[in-house]
Amino acid sequence: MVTPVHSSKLRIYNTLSKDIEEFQPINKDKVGIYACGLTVNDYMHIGHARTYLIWDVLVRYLRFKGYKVTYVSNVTDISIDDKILKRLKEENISFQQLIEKYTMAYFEDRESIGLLRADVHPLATQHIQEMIELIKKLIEKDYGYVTEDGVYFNISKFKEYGKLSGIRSQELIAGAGGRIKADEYDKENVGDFALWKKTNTDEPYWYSPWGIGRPGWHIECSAMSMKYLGESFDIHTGGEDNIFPHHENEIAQSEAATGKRFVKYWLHTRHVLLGGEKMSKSYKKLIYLRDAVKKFGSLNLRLYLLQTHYRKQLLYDEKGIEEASLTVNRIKKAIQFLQLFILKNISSNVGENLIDTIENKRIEFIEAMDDDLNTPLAIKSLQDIAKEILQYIESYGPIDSKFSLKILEILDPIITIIFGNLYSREIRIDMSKYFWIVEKMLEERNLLRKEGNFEKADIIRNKLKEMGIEIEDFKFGSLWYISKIT
RNA sequence: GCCGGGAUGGCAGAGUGGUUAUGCGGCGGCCUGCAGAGCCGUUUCACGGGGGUUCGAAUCCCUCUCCCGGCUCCA
Repeated sequence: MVTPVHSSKLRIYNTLSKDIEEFQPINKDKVGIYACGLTVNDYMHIGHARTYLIWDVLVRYLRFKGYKVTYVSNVTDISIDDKILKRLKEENISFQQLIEKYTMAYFEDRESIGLLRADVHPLATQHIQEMIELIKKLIEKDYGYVTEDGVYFNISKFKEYGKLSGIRSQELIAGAGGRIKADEYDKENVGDFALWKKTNTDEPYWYSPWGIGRPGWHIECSAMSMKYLGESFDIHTGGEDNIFPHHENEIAQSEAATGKRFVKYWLHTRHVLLGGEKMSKSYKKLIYLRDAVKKFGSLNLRLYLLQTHYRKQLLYDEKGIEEASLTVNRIKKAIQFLQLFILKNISSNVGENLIDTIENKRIEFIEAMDDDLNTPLAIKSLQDIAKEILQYIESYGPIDSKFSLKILEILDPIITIIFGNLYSREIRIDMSKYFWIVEKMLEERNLLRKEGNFEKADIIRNKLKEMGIEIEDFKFGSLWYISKIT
């Protein structure tokens, strides 16, 4: 087994301090991470995918570094507004059916780009009681107050309000271009936000000490994250649009209730832009993940999304996804050629000095990841690795099976960080079941080539191509790899 | 208006004081039965404008211009 480099420390950008900090978990090697999940009233789009992808990489990387990670990501299945009510009519289904449909789609989509399942995916609707308890506590501590239409959080009581977003309450009131109409709600401060909203019975509702209704949006994340990770935990993530008001309000509620620091590191992704504008549901400017996966393939898409640093806006560009396929192919090839050498049980004694090169590139990879998850740079070292392997084979011939195995052992963990579950599914595929038949066909093809019967030789090559198998001819013979799983 | 992030070669995209990022594309060559892939070379100061600090700046400081995001349900 290859042991990860522990000497280097992960440095990450914390929105709270607006600075890159050395990552130091609250409890030695245990890490609690809460990733703000999807509101399941529509299919996941590319912007969501990018965000969940980088947290997937983060969790995998933390585990790679030896941390014991508890990964929690919620499913917001309470999202009711006029638009949703309209959709229910359009699709002629109940609220429950709509939520179920998109929750299932959400998990399918996550799986399609190789995302880990979180340790817990709590549903908001199953934690109403926890939310009510939290609201009760806030009322007891005088941070919450009850009005005609619900329960609100008084932001003027929480001195540190605004510490995450930099938006202070007075500015909120005066600023925001008067978009918030103070008299619309029965609130003490314009910036006060709902903990519980009273509703009519014609919308989905739950019982509470303050009458029937539904919880405010922010309370679910406070209640569920603290339930599964404790009152203080390490990492809380989301898209940049969550910074204000969502995460600001979460901090206020949680810290007001417990008197403790809620979260140590706040991490946020920047948006994916489409035609210069934010990809979002409300503007109808979006590309669904499932459509992009269908069009470009999950490996290419996953690599493409990680080829821009997560704190940089990503301008969605289809040409870029197509380009990513070249890197993907090269990696596939390098890995599968090594697998092939193992299957062939090559004992050439070739390849020992390649291991050092690979090991150095592995360290480069780790250094890049430690630097605030610099995936574009980490991917560059994967590109280098693939190139080194292929060049080496070209120059020195088949690599000894014991060295091939050693190299794969070094590479498996780091490539999996980038490609997630897709690595074993689409890159390091089990070649053994194809091995005998393909080798036999290659033997035949090479015989035909020697005879100069290229026409028949090409028929075999085309047949293999139809099976999703590509051939590469070297001086020492032909190698093959599975480019498409059929 | 307030808060935040940017501007790098034809394109995408790293790099924070001195050495080739990388990938794609273009051009020339090599390899190959062919194709693909690969390899080598090349694509003249790549670092938004101006000023400053320094022996030396894409990298630090000042200033200007432009772009983007958040401030409203949002990843």
